[in-house]
Amino acid sequence: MSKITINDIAKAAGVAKSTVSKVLNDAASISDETKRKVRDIMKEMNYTPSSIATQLARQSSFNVGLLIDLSRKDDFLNHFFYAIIGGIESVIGKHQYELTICNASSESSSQQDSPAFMNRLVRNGKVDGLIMDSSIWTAETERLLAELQFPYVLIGDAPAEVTYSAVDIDNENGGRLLAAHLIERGYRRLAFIGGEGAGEPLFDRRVGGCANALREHGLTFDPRLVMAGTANEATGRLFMEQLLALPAEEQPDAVICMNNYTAFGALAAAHAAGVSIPTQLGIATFDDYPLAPYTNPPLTCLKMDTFELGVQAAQMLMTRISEPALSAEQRLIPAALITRASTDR
Amino acid sequence: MSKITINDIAKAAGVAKSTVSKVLNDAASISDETKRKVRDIMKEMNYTPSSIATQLARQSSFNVGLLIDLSRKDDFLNHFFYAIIGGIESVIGKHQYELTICNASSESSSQQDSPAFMNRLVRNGKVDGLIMDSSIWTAETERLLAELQFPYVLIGDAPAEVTYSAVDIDNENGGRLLAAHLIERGYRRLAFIGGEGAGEPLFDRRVGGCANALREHGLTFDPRLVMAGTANEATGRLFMEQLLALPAEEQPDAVICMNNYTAFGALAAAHAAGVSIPTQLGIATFDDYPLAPYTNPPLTCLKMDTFELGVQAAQMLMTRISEPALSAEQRLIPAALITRASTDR
DNA sequence: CATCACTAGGAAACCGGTTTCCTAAGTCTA
DNA sequence: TAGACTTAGGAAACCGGTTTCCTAGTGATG
Repeated sequence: MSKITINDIAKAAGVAKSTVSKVLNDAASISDETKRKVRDIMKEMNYTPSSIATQLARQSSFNVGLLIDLSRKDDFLNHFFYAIIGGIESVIGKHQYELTICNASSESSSQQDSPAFMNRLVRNGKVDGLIMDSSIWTAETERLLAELQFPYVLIGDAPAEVTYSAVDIDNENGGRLLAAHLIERGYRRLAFIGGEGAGEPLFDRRVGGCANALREHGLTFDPRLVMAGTANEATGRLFMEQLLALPAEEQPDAVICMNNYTAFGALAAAHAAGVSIPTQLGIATFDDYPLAPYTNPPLTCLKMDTFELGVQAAQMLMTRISEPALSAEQRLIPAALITRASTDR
Repeated sequence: MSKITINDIAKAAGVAKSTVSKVLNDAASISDETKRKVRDIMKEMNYTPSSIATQLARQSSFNVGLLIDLSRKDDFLNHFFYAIIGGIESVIGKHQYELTICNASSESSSQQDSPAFMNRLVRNGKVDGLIMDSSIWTAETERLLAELQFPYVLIGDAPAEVTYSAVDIDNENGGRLLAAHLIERGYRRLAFIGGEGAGEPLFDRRVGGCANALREHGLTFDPRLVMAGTANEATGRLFMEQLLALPAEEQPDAVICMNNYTAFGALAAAHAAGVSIPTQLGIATFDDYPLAPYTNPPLTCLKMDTFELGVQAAQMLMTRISEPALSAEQRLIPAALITRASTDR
């Protein structure tokens, strides 16, 4: 028993295949009686239309692609992206779209020739739209996609004059929230740990947000307390040691960390030095990894709603697919402050 | 300028479309000269064949589906699955397949009628094969897939008499490794914390593996020290408190935790009680979350190579797709013991 | 009763490839 | 040089839907 097709149904129902197709699409020109009859036969024969044939006829794949760097094995970004996937799926599923995930390691995309996914996914019609991590972005990629007028949405930091759609976490306001919280709790001399440093958009946004909050309260960062470096545990530990080695009056009374790794390192170094948290020193951090609530003391975090990020990216993409004429749009997803004991004084 | 098709190329090259198709597939019956000529024109006209048309003609989607429960937002399983995705992609990409991710929340699959993905993905031909998390599995699903002779591979624990392909982490041997390590370090009275309890396959495998190692060294679990409960931080904390409340001679000298959450809880409770780790008490745990190396002391972990899990699952699926006649196969991925300070005595 | 508008449904072209089958020309052999 | 065999490439059917266009039949209207 090979696969049942629309022709088998047409034959069994004694109607034309075009009629069956119209029943499938609930066309108005088919009588209720015929519809019922044909549908009964479909059910009886256990028929499911081939989506590939539909795709060819409709000239649409009903697929969207997600382009991310899957080659990072144990990166802390993993659970971030996993939630994004869930968010995307929850939106496109309602539109009968499926999600195709494609690896695009940021290194391998050689600048000169077009990246592999352009043929594998875009030009051959495997997907109708693309959501891509901004780390994949290159000027060449943008040029190619624009030339094809292909709908896409970027996730993450977008260049200043964007001509395309993009969603990101509101890191600037996130930094503001963290700093404002610390100030409100009475901390006055804030330090910042981690990140590539000025020039890195993420760093600039986050530090900038903190600085804004400080300014609004008549304070500023002591530049020596803003310490840039790869945002990992070792860095957090090292920088915290350096901060604690400063003369007492120059030491910060609170630290904002670039992510939970740096926060773990900072926390460990503070413990090792016998500094009491949150009394002597407050620690707050961007991101909220699953284990962050269980440190000692639990860490005050800025939680990124990455599921929502996926939701919004998918919504924007679906809009661009259905209405290509609309102009590009940028959105920021607010981050939420989760106050815990590490700043509770 | 609408999309270039095979007909355009045929016209431009002055050959039949069948010839162009043969060039695309590098057929032997086409002369090198013709191939070169046609390929030049393809390049010149910037032609990419429509994969949807190919799919229809070849009766194959060149897609595999991954069915997981995406509705769990912040679950600790997230980074687990993310790595699996990467592993799968790395294999199927080489076969020119793409990966379609589909949400199948384990709750929503009502027992009676066939789950949504059967129509959305399988019967309509959107994918040629399926990798699914074992939590999605139901007898009904298996029946339907078997009836269609549809290739699929399960990830995670498989029932005893499996008739289908499955891959899992070798939890039994993992438990053995953890327990053997503790014994080797001189710990003698082991406890186990977390898991749903006897009957849950994961629990049985892990505890069973530990028990085997004990037996091999002439030891056994004191049944009162095997404590089942939802594997989270609160449970780890509570059970550790209970263990430490036992009379001194009944207390364990080492604890094996079901996952990093329980380990965090256990660690916190031990600290709170002033127990010194690893001297008085050893702590080892299944799983190795990104932050586990940075606890105080760093946790001895059993690292699951979930990327490899994805790789093997994908390999098995590709084999089943290309050679459906082969019989089902089960594989176990070895887990790796990472010794850190929490058991270093 | 003749004409018209409207309705339900059918025939055929189409989407863009693949595959089978066939033929004309060239090569080999006797 | 005739007949058999090989080879390169073309024509057409096919994959399974969708869509356009057309027609037969019905009811309404003057």
